[in-house]
Order: sequence, then C-alpha cells, then structure tokens
Amino acid sequence: MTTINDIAKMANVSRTTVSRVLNNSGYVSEEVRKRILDIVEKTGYIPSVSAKSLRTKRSGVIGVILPKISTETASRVVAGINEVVSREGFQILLTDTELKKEKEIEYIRLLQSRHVDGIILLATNINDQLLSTIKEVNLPFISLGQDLPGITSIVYDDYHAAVDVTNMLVNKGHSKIAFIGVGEDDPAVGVMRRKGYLETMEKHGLSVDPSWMQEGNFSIESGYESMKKITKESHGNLPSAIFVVTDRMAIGTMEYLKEQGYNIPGDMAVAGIGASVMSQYVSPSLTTVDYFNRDAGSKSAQLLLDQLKYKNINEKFTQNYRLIMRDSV
Amino acid sequence: MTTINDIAKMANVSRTTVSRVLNNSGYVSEEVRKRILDIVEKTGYIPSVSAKSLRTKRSGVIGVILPKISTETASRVVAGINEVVSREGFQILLTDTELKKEKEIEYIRLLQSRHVDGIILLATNINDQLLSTIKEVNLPFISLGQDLPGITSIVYDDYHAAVDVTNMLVNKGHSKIAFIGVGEDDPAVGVMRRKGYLETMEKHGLSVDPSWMQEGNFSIESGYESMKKITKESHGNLPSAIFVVTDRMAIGTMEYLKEQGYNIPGDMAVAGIGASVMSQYVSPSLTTVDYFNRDAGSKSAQLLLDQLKYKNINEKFTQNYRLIMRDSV
DNA sequence: CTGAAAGCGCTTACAG
DNA sequence: CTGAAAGCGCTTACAG
Repeated sequence: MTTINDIAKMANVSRTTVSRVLNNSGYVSEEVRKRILDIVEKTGYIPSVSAKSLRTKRSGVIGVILPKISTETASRVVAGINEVVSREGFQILLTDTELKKEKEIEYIRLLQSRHVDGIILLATNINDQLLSTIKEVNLPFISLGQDLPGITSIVYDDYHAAVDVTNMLVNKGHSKIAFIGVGEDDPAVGVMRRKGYLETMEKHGLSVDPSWMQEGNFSIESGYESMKKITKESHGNLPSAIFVVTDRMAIGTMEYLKEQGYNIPGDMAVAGIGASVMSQYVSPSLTTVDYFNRDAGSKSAQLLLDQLKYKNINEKFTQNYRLIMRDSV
Repeated sequence: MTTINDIAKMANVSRTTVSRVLNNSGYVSEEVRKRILDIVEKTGYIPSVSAKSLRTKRSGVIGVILPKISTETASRVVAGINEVVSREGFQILLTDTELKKEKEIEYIRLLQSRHVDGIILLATNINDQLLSTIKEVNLPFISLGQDLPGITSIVYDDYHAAVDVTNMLVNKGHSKIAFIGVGEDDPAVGVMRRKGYLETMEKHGLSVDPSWMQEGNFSIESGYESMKKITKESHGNLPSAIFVVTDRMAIGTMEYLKEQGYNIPGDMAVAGIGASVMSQYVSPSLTTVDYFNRDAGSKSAQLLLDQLKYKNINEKFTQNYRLIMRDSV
C-alpha cells in the first residue's frame, strides 16, 4: 500500500509538505502542489484513516445508536441523518441495542473507542448510568426522542400529539375512549402520551374505566392482545373509540376487532401514532399522527455537526407533528 | 482518556504485558492477569481502535452498501448482517446509494480508504466498471441479490419463485395472467422474474396480451399506474389474475383495483413478492413470496467472515424462498 | 513469564 | 515556503 512517505519520496519533498497539500493547510508553492497532486492522482493514494484518526482524534464517523435496526421509524431517521452527514463527508457507524438498555451504555463506550466524532442516540429511556456515561465520554451528543437532562435533545411533541388525538375523538362524538400504551420506563411514549390522554379525558369530564387502559410492548401482537383484554375485561361497558400509542399496536388492535366482526369505525374508532406506510394501506386506513421522523433525523445530524464546530450543548428542540385523518375514525 | 500506558503504570507492568492480557496472547502469570483485568474493569478502559488498526491493518468494520436505506428489505438484511458481525466484534459502516449506480463505485472506494475489512453490496445491477472496481480494491467482498461474475454472490431464487407464483395462479384456474415487472438493467428482479413468468405461461400454452405486461419502478405509485394502464389498454380483454414482482407495487395495484370497484380476488387475483409486513395487513391480505431477507443478510455476513479467514472467493449461493398463500388469490 | 524497542502512517508545533 | 522531529496508542519480534 502506498503511504504518505512514498508520495513524499516520489515528489522529492518531505511528508510534511504532502500532508499540507492534502489537507490544504499552510503554504505550499503552486509548483510543488501540482507535482504532489499529480502523483497522488496517478498512484490512487488514499490516506490511512486510522493513522489520521489516531493523530487527530477525529474519524469522520458519526455513531448512531438505534433501539432496533429494522423498524420503519429507525430507517427513516437514519435516512435523514445520512442525508446531512454524507453531504459533509461523514459516515455512519450503526449500532443496534435490540431494545436492551445496558447495550446503550456499552455502545457509547464502544463508539468512543472507535473515535467517532459524535453520537446520536435514539433514546428509549432515561437512567443515571446512561447519563453519567454520556458525561464521561464527553463527545458531541444528541438524544433523539427523549429529553435527557444536560444533553442536547430533540423530542417529539408526545404530550400535545396525544392531547390532539384525544380531543379529535371527543369532537367526533366519542365519550368512551380506551387507551393502549407502553411501559413507563419510556418517558416519551409511555408517560407523556398517556398523560396527554388522561388529562384531556379529565378536562372533558369523561371517566375512564380501568379495563380501558392496557399496556403493550410496541409489537403488532401486543396490540391484538390488549384489545382482546379490553373486550374481555370491560364486561359489556365497551368503549366506542380507542387511542393506541403506536401504529403497529393499532394495526394489531384492528386485526382483533375485524376478526371479532366489529365494524371500524362504526362500532369502534381507532387512532394510532407514527404514520407508517402500512397505516395508509390497511382497511380501513388508519387515522394517525405523522412525526416527520426523517426530518427529526436530519435535524439531529445538523445539531451534531453544529456541536462539532461550536460546542453549543444542552439545547432543547421539539419536533413538529401532524394529525392525519383517515377512515378508521 | 486512559491508554494502555496508564493501565501499565497502574498495574506496575509494561504495556507489552497489558497488551498480552487484552489479546489473550502469550504467557502471563495468573496473578498479573487478574491485577490488570481488575484495573481495566475499574477504569472502563477501552483500547483505541485507530491505534490498533493502524498497527494491525484491520479495522473491525464491515462496509455495507445499500440501494436505499429506508426500505423494509434493506433493514431486514442489515439486521441479519448485524446479528452475525456484532457477535464477532465487528461494526457496520452503512452507505446509501439512493439507487444511483455511480455511487456504488464511489462508496466501494470510500470504504476502502476507511480500511474496512470487507464489503457487502446489495447489488441492483451489473456493469463493467463496477466489476473492475471490485477487483481493484481487492477486499473480501460479497454481492447480495445479483450474481456478479468472479465474486462471491448470494442470490434469491428469482426464476423459480416466479415460476412457482405463475404455476400457482394457473392451478387456481387462471389462464389470463398479467404481469408487472421492473427494468431489465436489474438482472435479478427485472430479468429473471419476468423470465420465470413468461416461460411458465408458455409451458402451459397460455398466451399473453401485450397490454398485460407493464413495468414499474418499485414504488407503490408505479404499481397503481401500471394496473391502470392494463385496464385501459386491454380493451375489455382483462386478465383475471396479476403477478406483480414486488409487494409494494402489488399494494399499489390493489389500491387501484379497489378504487375502481373490482373485487379481489373475485374479479382479479393479485400476487406479489417480498413478504413485507404490510402484505399481511392489507385487505385482502396479499399472497406473496418470502425471501428470508434477514437470513440472506446473516448468510452474507457469515460468508464475508469466512472470506476474512480463509480467502475462499467466488462461491455462489442461492437463497431459499417460500410461497405464502393468503386471501388476494 | 516479562520488558525495551521499533514501527504502523499520519499531523503539527517549531525552527529556519 | 519547507523540513526534522515528536508523538498519537497500539502490537510484535526479540531478548532475557
């Protein structure tokens, strides 16, 4: 493999000068520059990224930590990130925690050891160990999806989205509205969306039967099971609408309802969150909320790049959303 | 940041010994080993990958080139790749060509400069420049999805899958079967699937009206438009079934048919390929072919890892598939 | 069983 | 405008 030393010898200069030409730093006579560039071209020389990165502590790589690599949300976000970082010559190092919290910490360390220039975490929870690890590695860092204290975060507007969905159902004439959520260790999806629902119900003076609130785990199957529980446990006091906090679970909910012969939205209106492609093509098409995941990805990447340059940390951003009315309500 | 020297000092040994412990190479007394491991644990020390890779010429990174990052197929394949490479301590460097062929070549070069240990290309076409670039970089290389001459390739069994789908439609009593394909610069999807269809039709002595064969571009929308063309151009000689070479296009096809009031499968049977999650939840659920993308990803990764060790190149593999019968036929 | 030393391929003060 | 030298953090013959 040709190295900077080879180029230097061939050009009859020191490797210092070659380095200067390659990095456009310092003065180099036009003649020498030409000569070196010619040789670089001819030999197809490409500098060793490892050596460069060992020396400079920068790698041109952005680490991305995903909770699950093969989901629509993840791939949209990654597409958004990729769009902006690739423009600036950065690459993405992908990492998949498979929804295991310990792995988030492990991967932050690992990415650090790989000298990534910054990290974007699609956060699913908040815990002290995570926070202290982030502090320790002391890298440009963006949290997407959860508001991490002391760390630049971009969050979806979970509370208001949930309020809007609930209000929308009320305005459609529903007073018995059920809810399928997820666990509270996820502050964004588990806590905020539920809060938006509960507070809105209360504001309208609507009561919530305990059997109407169930908890899933993001899977289609868990939506199916939760809806089954509601029908079983409500003893005839069935809701007329149901707000499900993710599209996938909402799809499962609809599956169960259709299977049992319920008409949607006649017997039961259904609303989700996520604007998955699927939501558009199920029957009836699913009323949902678009979180603009791709934009959120781009935004995170942009913020990270800014941080690389200006060191401005701990900013907070809230991502836009949009209610999409379809036929399931 | 703590380095190997810090650890050596704290343990009162040379960095040579620390290195030996970390890499499990050479003899180290049990006592010293314990001592060092303890300190490593306590400090959370992680070796610098750049330094290591500069020294050893290996990076522990696998480059993956995707045609489009945010598709279900891509994310399944990546999940499969990740599963096996992460077990062996490798990371993935992701790259997205946005379906532009020049970018495939560009990214191969870029990955080379980053000292990736190998490359997996989700190939969409074959051309000479691509082939010669692959030869030049001379890295462990796997092509997934297209059979690249001289290069270890793992392909889906496009021909036989298409034959099976067509036969299945014939066996269901259809004799007028239409086809929506893609362009021929894609040998796998564009050429082989069409060949399977045409030869099977011929074998059964069934004729194909020219208007029954249309071409899309993988998008849902293009499936919609292709179906529209078929209904317009067939002048009453409508097919009773249609084989669409991807699920997404098949979804578009169904959209158009439903919109026009056709009953599926009563007026028109529809079959796709891909086994997307969506195919399961549209109405009626879509008959399709499962290509086991995730397994294909794992397999590619395994082959790449093998190549890293044993240098066996230019093997050819054909991936399994499975016909999934649902309600659209 | 352990360590001193060389070297991987770069960049960057420093000096001229 | 240019170069000699130090050093980034590792691994690996070599020697003992």
